[in-house]
Amino acid sequence: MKDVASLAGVSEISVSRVMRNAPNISKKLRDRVMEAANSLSYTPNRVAGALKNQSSNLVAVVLPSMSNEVFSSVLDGIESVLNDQGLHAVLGLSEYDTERELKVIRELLSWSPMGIILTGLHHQDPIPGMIEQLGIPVVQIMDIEGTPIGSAVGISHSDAAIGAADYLHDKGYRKIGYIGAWSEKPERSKARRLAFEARLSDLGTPLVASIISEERSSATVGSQSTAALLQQAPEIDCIFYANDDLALGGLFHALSAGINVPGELGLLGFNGIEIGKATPIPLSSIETPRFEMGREAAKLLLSSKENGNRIKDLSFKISGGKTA
Amino acid sequence: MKDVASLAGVSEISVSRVMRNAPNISKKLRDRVMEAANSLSYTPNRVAGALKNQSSNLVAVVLPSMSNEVFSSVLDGIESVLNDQGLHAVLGLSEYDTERELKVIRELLSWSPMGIILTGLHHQDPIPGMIEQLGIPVVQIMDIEGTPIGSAVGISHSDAAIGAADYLHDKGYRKIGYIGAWSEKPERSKARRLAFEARLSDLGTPLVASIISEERSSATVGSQSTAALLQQAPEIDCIFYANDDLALGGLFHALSAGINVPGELGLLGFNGIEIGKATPIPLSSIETPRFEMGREAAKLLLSSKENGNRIKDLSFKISGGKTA
DNA sequence: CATTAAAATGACAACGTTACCAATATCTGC
DNA sequence: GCAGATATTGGTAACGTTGTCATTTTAATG
Repeated sequence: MKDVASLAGVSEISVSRVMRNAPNISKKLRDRVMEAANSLSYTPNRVAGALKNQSSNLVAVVLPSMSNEVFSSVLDGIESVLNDQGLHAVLGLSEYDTERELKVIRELLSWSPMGIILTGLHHQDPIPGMIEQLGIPVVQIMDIEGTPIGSAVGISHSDAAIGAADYLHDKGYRKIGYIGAWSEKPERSKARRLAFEARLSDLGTPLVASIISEERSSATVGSQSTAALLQQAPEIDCIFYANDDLALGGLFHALSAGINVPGELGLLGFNGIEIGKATPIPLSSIETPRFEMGREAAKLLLSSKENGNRIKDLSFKISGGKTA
Repeated sequence: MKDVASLAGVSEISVSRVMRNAPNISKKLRDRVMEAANSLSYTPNRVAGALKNQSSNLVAVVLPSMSNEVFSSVLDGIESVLNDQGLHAVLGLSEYDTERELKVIRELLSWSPMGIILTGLHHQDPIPGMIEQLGIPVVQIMDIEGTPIGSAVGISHSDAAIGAADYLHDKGYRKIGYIGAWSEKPERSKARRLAFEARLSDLGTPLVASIISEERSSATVGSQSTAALLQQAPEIDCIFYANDDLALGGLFHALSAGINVPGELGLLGFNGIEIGKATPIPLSSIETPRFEMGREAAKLLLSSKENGNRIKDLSFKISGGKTA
């Protein structure tokens, strides 16, 4: 900055003001400084700026995993808002591990981010305090059932489960099964299953059987689990899946095994991923607004100074697929 | 830090040394400081540290998009290495736009990252200079055909195209078509198509027809394009796709239309995504090591101090699918 | 136990910005 | 043309660390 200042024949502070276009700068001076800055290809050092300001243009984003299209969509949504504002996401992955999550949050907070986005509402004791100490806005995503630290954007997973149960019941399915995976790692999926089971019981057609694989969700696991579940309980006429990867696997199994879908076996996924719309029989699914969730999270973060903390239910919808 | 120092009855610098476990600290002092730090729940301010050190624990990662499973896998691979080292990715998305990419790179560099990972080898004039000015390592991913700024990890897309052409030719296909999308946005895919076409010509069975949709790649677009291409050139006995989303769409179209795959129509995708392994007929595809690419990129970045710049060809393999 | 080497601790000045206040130039209205 | 207001510029001191060097303490040696 010193070099730019002396080349332009002005003080450093003026260079600073020009670079972040602060008010009350004459056009003459601005032009002179810009020219000098360009000729030296000077870029302001944000680290120094952040140190002085006690805040930065970074947003800490803590997600459980990147190998799940749900979270990459969410991140995409977040970035779509941040990038336009000249903000940047610093990423931390918890891998569904609370210890690790704490460590990651601590490290990210040490960068004085201007805000933080967390996944889920489960955050325990030291975390809310740490964030409050910095006085930055927090948005928690995915779930809205619980007590958020700050704002929250997501859907009600128990509502979604009830919606699924009612939908399948309305369609006439009476012997319903459930398939999950990865030991129900995102604990939201467990809550969803429990609400689903409870609703089915209320409807008088309790869950017939279920399989929760220990492996990570994938179409392959979905296919295998479906075969296994149908062997274990042949009377099943419909399966609700923890996510679309599993459901697609189920659909592929049915197609291969010549099982009539949705007549002989109904299939309902969760999330509504794009590929499910193109399968020979389009997958029925509970569509969740993942990209939108990211966008809203980022927007809430940016506006929380004026608007304070909010809870935003983005709600789901049941897709017009043909498998259930 | 001052508070911790006075609580522990030591100097600030000693606190600093304990926090980043520098050598030559007695156990007694370390314990005392740690206790004080914990009781005040003190976290070092990395911004200040980075300013002093002129380098941080951030790694700038510039990708074209997050709505493509290729890049989320790559990012996953990058994070899997970084997180273990206490490093963090700061993300920038170019949206396949060179202007935007330049802006993003500039902003990320102003954070004094300890390294930067870029996508592709196309980076023009100001960029190499800007990076060199900081003296930090660069790794470019996806492609290795060209002149990298620093290190590069990826595959040879022309080799992959040649491999695809040879494979299909060996299988007896003679009337081959091609389907791409999104105006061949990642320019690598165009290079790949051209190499594919050239090889087919050399083999004496030039490309029969192709469709490059302007829409973003998706199974839906793949399905539509496949129908359109077959109508346009019914003699086609095989289609090579720019990616697996498109190819899966093609497969779904074939399944719906009752086209015999791979007898009547062969299908070959690109990338080898997981879901293709579970379809009723497993998708044949050129498998690319996306996760591994991210891992290697991060590793190269970390080791480039000792090992200097390298070019790493991770190579592809043709999957054991059944659609071609 | 003196002497020297090594280990442990501390003081101070940066790192590159920007907030705060002071100083100067420019513009009003009468 | 002048006081007073306003717009524009500059000076100085932080922000919270850490590298360098100085100082103190501890250990090692004969």
